Amino acid sequence: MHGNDLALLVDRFMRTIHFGLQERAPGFDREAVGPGGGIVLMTLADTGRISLNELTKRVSRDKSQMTRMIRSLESKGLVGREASPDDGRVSFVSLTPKGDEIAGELMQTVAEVIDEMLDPISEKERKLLRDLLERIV
Amino acid sequence: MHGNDLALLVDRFMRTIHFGLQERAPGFDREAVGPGGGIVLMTLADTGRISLNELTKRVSRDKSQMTRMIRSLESKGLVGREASPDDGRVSFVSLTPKGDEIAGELMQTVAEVIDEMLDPISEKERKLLRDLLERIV
DNA sequence: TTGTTAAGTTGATATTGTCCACTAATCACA
DNA sequence: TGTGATTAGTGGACAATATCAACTTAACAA
Repeated sequence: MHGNDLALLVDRFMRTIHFGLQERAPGFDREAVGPGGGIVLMTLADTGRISLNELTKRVSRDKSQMTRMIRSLESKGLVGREASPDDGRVSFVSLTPKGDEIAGELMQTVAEVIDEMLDPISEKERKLLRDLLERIV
Repeated sequence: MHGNDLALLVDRFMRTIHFGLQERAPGFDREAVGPGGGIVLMTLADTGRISLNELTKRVSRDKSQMTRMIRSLESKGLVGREASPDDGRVSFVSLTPKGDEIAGELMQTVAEVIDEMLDPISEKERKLLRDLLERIV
């Protein structure tokens, strides 16, 4: 009976972040990586060097799209790739120093936006929210 | 310092729902309204008759896109519109009986998917999660 | 009135998502 | 060993969404 409203809430949550970020442009997103690129960079900052395949699963996107996204980020000098010595099929992706810098900027701005959004709930509740989401996904 | 990981979690949450729904196709989404259309229908089921403008804000989408979305749903006989008697600019949107039926189906499927996702957390925690999100957005 | 703002529409363009076919590398196993 | 089945990654074609600016009509404020 319930649950669908949760979907609507989460959708709005995501879009509110997005709008909050839009408002901060320009200055933000110097390298024009866009939302998709931003998520990839932030994920890489989180995981460190990781195979393209794992990255794809992690962000729940289509692998063909991930190929293109990584190529785009690579052309901007934000990520680097290297073949796995163990498995000739896999290639590892990681942030370059420049990519790390950009990821840091993005994360800070996102954190600011989210902090504003989280204003109506307390510190303990924020921790709780993060904890709940972590256990779910 | 924190907050950005929350963005990543929410993004994954949303995409996990999306994937879960994809798996249920076909059978699900008989009228091919897609994710965007689904959210609009479910929102309308929630709010009842509402102005296009308010609907746009509610789902945090661009108004031009909402125009097109509503037209598409209208052509499928899922929503109806009527001009406001008070204000010549606004037009109200509401679900048709058929739209209501489809919205019901969507909501049930979404609820099933989310129920599975919420498996790792307890009933009380689910309530809590919903409550937290409601206060935020 | 006249200037301003708000609701909705349209068009053009960019970005993302989806699906399918394909290559090359590993793997399972007879 | 070699043969068929899986897996990582790439590329192409196309659909769905997003973005942004210009425009129309109606309301509003002075």
